[in-house]
Amino acid sequence: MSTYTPSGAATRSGFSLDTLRYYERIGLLSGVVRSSSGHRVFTDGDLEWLGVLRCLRDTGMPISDMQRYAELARDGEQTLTERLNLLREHAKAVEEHLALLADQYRHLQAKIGWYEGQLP
Amino acid sequence: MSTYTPSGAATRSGFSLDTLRYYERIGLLSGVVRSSSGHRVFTDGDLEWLGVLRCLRDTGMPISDMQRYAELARDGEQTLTERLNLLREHAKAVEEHLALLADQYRHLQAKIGWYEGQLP
DNA sequence: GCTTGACCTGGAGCGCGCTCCAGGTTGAAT
DNA sequence: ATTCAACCTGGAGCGCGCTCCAGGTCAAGC
Repeated sequence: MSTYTPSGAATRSGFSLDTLRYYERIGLLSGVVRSSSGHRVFTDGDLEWLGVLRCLRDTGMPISDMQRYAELARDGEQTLTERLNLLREHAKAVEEHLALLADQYRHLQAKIGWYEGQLP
Repeated sequence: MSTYTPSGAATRSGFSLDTLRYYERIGLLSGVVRSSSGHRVFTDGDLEWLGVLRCLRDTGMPISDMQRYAELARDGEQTLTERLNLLREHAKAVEEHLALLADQYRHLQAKIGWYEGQLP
């Protein structure tokens, strides 16, 4: 199990340093170890968790929901069902968003096709 | 060719009244006719244009790009090629976004599957 | 030993895309 | 004639998700 510097964690997670600090402040990221000098030391476990956050963020979950999920995750096994429900609801929202996006993408392509038909 | 009240246009376009006014202010929506009393009168043409804006907005185009597109559209036929380029670039961005979203959606489903495996 | 760059904290600021408000006018229905 | 909902304008305010800043500490390389 390796450890990572703040900037290393930023690079690997794809979040900026400021975002990592922000996530810790608001409780999305807890239990990050500190060195004797107070510097953060990220573990593989932290990076794995950041991967989860990235998935949720990239699929458009609001931060308030991520906070709820993080809180449940901290509370251990008895919250499994609730976490599952939360993810299922989110997945449903993502499906709807994907459907809308795909639909509007088709309109966009149609528009592009129309423009192509107008050219010399 | 019909006309529509502001609230009618809001309902049909799916934008709020405030958003319609805002779009007009920032130049996304121009040439909206006014009644003698100063009230906006929307036409089918306006609603069609709002449909285009909705497509662009829902696919995540930034307002500054929509403003550019609106400006080009106002300038008539000689901007066809430039408008086409703009839409093509945007379509590329949408494709990338869709790909990312689909990818993260798979991760989400995998996570959900994992949770389901943990339950009684 | 000194430099230099990475890191720390708390708090302010920002860009986006609306959304709301005050204060006033208009017009369809009773 | 009166009511009252819908509309108008200019401008302020907001929620989100960061991002930046000041002022200071720390540590690895020369």
